[in-house]
Amino acid sequence: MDEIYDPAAVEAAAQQHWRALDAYRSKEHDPRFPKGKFYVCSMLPYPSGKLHMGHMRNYTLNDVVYRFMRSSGYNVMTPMGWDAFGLPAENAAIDKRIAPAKWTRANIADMKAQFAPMGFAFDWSREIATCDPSYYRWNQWLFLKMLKGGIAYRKTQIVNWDPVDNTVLANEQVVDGRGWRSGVPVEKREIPGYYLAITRYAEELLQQVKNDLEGWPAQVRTMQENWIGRSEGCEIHFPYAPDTREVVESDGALKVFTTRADTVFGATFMAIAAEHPIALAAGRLNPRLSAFIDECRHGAVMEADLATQEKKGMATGLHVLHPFTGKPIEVWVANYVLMGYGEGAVMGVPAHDERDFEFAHKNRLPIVGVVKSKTGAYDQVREPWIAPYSEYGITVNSGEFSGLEFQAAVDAIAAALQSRGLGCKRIQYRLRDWGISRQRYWGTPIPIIHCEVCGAVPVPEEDLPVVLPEDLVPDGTGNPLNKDERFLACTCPVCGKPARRETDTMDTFVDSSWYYMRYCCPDAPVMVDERTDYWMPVDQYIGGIEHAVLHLLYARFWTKVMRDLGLVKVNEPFKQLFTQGMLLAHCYYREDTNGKKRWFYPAEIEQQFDERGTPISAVAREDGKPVSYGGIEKMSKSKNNVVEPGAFIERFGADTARAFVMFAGPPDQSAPWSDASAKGVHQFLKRLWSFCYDHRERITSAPALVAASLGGGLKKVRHELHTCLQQALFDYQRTHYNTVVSATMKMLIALESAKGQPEAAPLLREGVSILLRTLYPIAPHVTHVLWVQLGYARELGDLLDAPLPAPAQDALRQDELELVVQVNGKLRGRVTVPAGANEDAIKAAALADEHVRKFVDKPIRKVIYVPGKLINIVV
RNA sequence: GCCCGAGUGGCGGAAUUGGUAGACGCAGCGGACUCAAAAUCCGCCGCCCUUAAAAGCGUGUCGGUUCGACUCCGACCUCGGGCACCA
Repeated sequence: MDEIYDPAAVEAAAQQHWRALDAYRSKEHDPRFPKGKFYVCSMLPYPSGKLHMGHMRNYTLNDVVYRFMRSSGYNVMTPMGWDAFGLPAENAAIDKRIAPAKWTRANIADMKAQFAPMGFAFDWSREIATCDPSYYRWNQWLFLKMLKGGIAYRKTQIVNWDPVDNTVLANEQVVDGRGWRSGVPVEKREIPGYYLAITRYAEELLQQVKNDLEGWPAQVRTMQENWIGRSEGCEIHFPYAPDTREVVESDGALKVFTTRADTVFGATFMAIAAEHPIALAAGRLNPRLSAFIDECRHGAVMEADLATQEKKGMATGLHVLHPFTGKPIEVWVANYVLMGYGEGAVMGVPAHDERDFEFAHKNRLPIVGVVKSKTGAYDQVREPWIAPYSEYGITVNSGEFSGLEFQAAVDAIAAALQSRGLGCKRIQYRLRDWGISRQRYWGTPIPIIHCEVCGAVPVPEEDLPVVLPEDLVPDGTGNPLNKDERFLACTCPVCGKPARRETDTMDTFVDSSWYYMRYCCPDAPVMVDERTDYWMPVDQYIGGIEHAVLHLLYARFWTKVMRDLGLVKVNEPFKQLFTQGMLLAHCYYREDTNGKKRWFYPAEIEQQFDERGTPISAVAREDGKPVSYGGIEKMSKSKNNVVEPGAFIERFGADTARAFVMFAGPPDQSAPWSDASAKGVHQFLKRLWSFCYDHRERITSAPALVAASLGGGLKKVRHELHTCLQQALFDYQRTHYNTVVSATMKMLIALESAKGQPEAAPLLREGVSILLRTLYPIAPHVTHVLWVQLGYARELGDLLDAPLPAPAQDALRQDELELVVQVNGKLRGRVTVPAGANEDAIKAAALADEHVRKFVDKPIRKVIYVPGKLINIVV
């Protein structure tokens, strides 16, 4: 055994040992693990080329779960793969003139190499890259199944359009309402695309996230519930007035959905989206309105932009009729109403809706109060707006429906609407169908052929996969597939005439919606096979909180579609979910003359902080001139604020890196990266090594521990050890790994306090064996080597599968307890009592304490005793 | 704008969920060892008033519930994540 801890040598030896065992290859029904399977999976990384500390934290968590569950006796499987399609590869292509396929595969090789020194327990035999045809052919295959089942369908979608580069922009490529490369304001444009009908599953997705997913964090469940957004309300039809009938050249009615049917008599205007057929028809006759509709087309499609923009509207001059009074109501075009949501129209009730109130006020529209406050907050609505106006109350000025409470009014109005054929009760969801078409090259080709005669025809199953050519280089002016004759040219599978291939590719969320099922059977000649039935559901899924809604909702939906097609048996893919917080880092940029931002890597920057650690300024190393501060954000390639683990591992070793990212803070919380305190963790591992080295002979030759014969001092040390163990096991199970590291540090402190006593050897032997096994999932290399060197492996087997230590009840028991004495809730003293003392004796002891007596200067009203904790005397 | 989180010493954080606020570590200060430095080891370390002890004040802000609040309730401030084409 070496005297000095040498992480590089230790880690090489441990990894060699695991390689020789092929330790992480997992198989179904492995008889070595009678407790059954445990599938732990981390969200697969995008191969950006740089493995950063955020990845490290994520996959260390994954590895700790793997090792802890394997120590607990489970057949654990943990795979790894690559979310290999997507925008960054196209951006790299534009920048570096290199084909996305080449760039992506080189990055995968780089990142895999960067994983190696960390000692992660991945079963690499299950590796997947989503850009491989052997994977994405099943995206295409399932898409065709969905098309057949009506889950996939075609309709128009609204996208960000860059009028200079003539290309569709992703939301990320829109910066302050302008195209990121051209710098010109973006416009909305309608184009056709494919949708998946996730809304058909809205109710099941909602019910299960509410009631079944108990292993998920409450905040994620709430976010999904709110995202699905079920609301019960009424559909109301406002028949076209003669002027509208004339302009749109048809009979009909404007349909709206409302949760406040009780306020229908207060509707004083209707607001419709700029793309609504009535708006378009009215615009053809009215140049000013047409200009306004045009103006609404400016700007991006992001909800955050729409919600914060100034609310604007213009009258169409056309009318619809109130379903009960028959009075005409003017129709307005409003920029805050969206065609994609509901019916693209809302009824404006300014008296009882704050947004409608503002709109009416600004446009001098009438405000008619039709609800009276139940609590007496108001009788009549008048300016300014107060919150109670939107509360439920009693209907007034509502004809035959006056004098009703909210629910009674809604019921009566809905019934009346239904009998006239002008509406009904309806449940509406905020959730919208999932648009999967992307006008981009680097993704799964949508398996459709466009024929002039037969229209959009699905590619026959036997012709799958539709292979993406890998040698194209995008240049920022649209999808290069559109110019690639080899890809475009094909024949119609129905009529045999020459046809064109669809060039849109699928959203990359499709790739990540089912990869965790393919890991179970990566070589299957079908989408999934019986091995998937063995491993699914994922027992522990781990990933960033930023995926709380979209990815996790799509994956749940996709699983249900596969279930309904008989491909899998589970209803839900992820039994337990752990959402780890992100590592954040300061970011810095400079703007060029076009307003385009260049983001600096940390290594390119010299930072200055004030004494509180707040960044005050920074300069670029290249020219010594200041750069702008972009705040503290999640580590990501797009902001270049990534910290790579290479140098850290070289300096301290992988075990320090692993233990430090776990020790740095609670794993479910985001934290800014700093390695300032990494030294402490490294010193701990060094001290642990030295301790084992110094006492190696006592430990290996110690007789078995006889608890009853321990002296008072050693008994206390053993109590401390087992208390720490109990806490660590509890914290493992609730994923508080930061305090597991603390617990192992305390164990070492306890052992160090006992080492001087000659009769301590059996306790050292027990203590070190507990410490090593407790620390092992977090720092597996150093604990493995010490485990072998100190002879524990001969007795308890390889540390990979050695049983978890269990706290000894006799060690946890104490002869005496120290209790806190409070007077009126303030700490005033302490008393030490025998463990079995009764309540009256304890109270008497507390009152006898002289510090306590000083504060008991009034009659005692009450004495509260919390067993084992404290006594509170209320005077 | 809407939805979801977080805010505790100089810093990262702990407090088994209403019962001793500051565990464990970093930084800092003092000491031992050393010719010296590094490494290592020992001690101190929320604020305030003090020679000391004791008291008082302290968990973003303001208010409430309770014998007792970092923890529960209400309002607000700041920061982070998401908002459907970044992944």
